[in-house]
Amino acid sequence: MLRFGVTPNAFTYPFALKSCAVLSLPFPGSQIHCHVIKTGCELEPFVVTSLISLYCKCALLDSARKVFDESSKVMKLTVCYNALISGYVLNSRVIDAVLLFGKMGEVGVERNAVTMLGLLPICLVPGFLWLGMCLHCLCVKMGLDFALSVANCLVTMYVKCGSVEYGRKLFNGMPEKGLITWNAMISGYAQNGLATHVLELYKEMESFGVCPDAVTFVGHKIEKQIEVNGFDSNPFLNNALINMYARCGHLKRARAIFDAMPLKSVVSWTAIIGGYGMHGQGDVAVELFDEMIKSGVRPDGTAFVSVLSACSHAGLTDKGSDYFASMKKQYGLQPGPEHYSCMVDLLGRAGRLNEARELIQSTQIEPDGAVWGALLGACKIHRNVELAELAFERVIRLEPTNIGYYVLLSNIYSDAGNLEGVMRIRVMMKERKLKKDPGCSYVELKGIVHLFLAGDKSHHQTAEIYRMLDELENLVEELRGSTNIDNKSNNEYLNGMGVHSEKLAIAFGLLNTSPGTDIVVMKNLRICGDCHLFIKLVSKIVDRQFVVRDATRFHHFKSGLCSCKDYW
DNA sequence: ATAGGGTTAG
Repeated sequence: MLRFGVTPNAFTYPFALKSCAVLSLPFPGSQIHCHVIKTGCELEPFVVTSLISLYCKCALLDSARKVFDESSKVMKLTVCYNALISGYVLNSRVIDAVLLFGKMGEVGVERNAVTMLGLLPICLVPGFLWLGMCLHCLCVKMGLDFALSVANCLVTMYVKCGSVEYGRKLFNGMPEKGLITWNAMISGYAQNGLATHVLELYKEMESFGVCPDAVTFVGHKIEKQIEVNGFDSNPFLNNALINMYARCGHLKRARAIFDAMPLKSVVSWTAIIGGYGMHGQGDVAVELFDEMIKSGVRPDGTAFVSVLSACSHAGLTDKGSDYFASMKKQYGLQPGPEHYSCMVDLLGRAGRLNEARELIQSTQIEPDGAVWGALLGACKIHRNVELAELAFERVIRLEPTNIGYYVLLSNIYSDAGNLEGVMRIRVMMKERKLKKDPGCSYVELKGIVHLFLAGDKSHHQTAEIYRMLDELENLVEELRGSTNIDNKSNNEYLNGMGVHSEKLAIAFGLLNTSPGTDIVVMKNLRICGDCHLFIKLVSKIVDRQFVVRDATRFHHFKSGLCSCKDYW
């Protein structure tokens, strides 16, 4: 246009500027700014607003502010304020945003729904519930709380701040709901781990005749419907599907989806790497991580978490240490507590307990419960009572109600024959009114879920199941004697609670499936050493493969071996 | 004719 000698005017600039904003291109943007001044359009409200938005999107807040301040000669419109406020918010300059919002009130510029929408994302992180509620009150006063877009944002704010019930209340009270409203609430349940609520609300949405879009399916197991709806090329969905299939034990399907993706983002790589790590295939996880780097995708903090945890569970200690070092050196990433907990786990499993402890003490960042918890777990494996006591003392300061750590220390004492220690922990748990979650396992058979609790006798095949278990226990006992494996039950805490739920599920699976098929068992807690050994031996005796998914990962049992040594 | 905003992933 310029080459042709045609001069742009106030109508041209907003289009051009918006394109630069979308692409985050500050250089052509500032060139256009020069033209704006040359042609005397710098006071046109539409142009001013476009410029502010452009600079904000390129994180050049000072330039945006300059444009804003210089436009003060003309009447500043709500839209100018809105653009700059949202720019401040998106660049985490909360105070500037709030001050500007206040100034609107002083100067008497009208605030509208978009103003609130620009400001609300401040509160889309935990810890900002108080501010979010203030803004909600303001919206009510302004009569904007039922404007669909504002209400959508408020629902999101509540669920992201951990106040799901309040989000739902608001959701229920909305006279008009859009697709985004349903999606916001459904994903809110998903983010808070309320899977059954997700499915219920999804059904409700369908019954209301709301047609789902690509966003709705994130976190769902409805791949076919995704295809039918033509969303199978959506990267968000594919990333969620990779994660879902990996978590459900269908690693091959996860891999197929990953391989078919034309553009793999760091999220896609992280999902598949995490999947292999979860299944104990650390070698593949490491290969994929290196491949990712070769393909030019830059790892971020989460990608490192997935590869470090894969290394620790596969015993790749040196490899993991190298990655940890490269985080800072090559990628300038500051390791957070989540990385330190992986490293403590990695060193701890390898028996390098002192190094793990020194690593914790040497870090600048504040270790969280998981870091000390990893050390405690390593103490369990390597039977180090002294260090366990230290780790326990720290970990319960940070997570006083996490029952798992009490049980862990109690089992450490029990292994060491320290009954006094066991009693002390039990008293502690009683005093603090902490109760162990009941363990449960389930097997899915022809679309029906069969659930077992420890010592369960409610299943209609109970008699056969216990008969089968009796037989297996006898055979296992023989094998144990001949292989001279330490068969001491290390889950003393469970004594008196009857047969472990995973054993019941295994026996049920053997009774109801044909030879040659894998038996997949899901468990809510972590598998204990006793059951782990039991299942290992059973897999040898009956020549079947078992897959047990416990609270943290998958255990593939085959011919008396297991891919994963991570149990307690 | 032209400007500002909200939901979704590892």
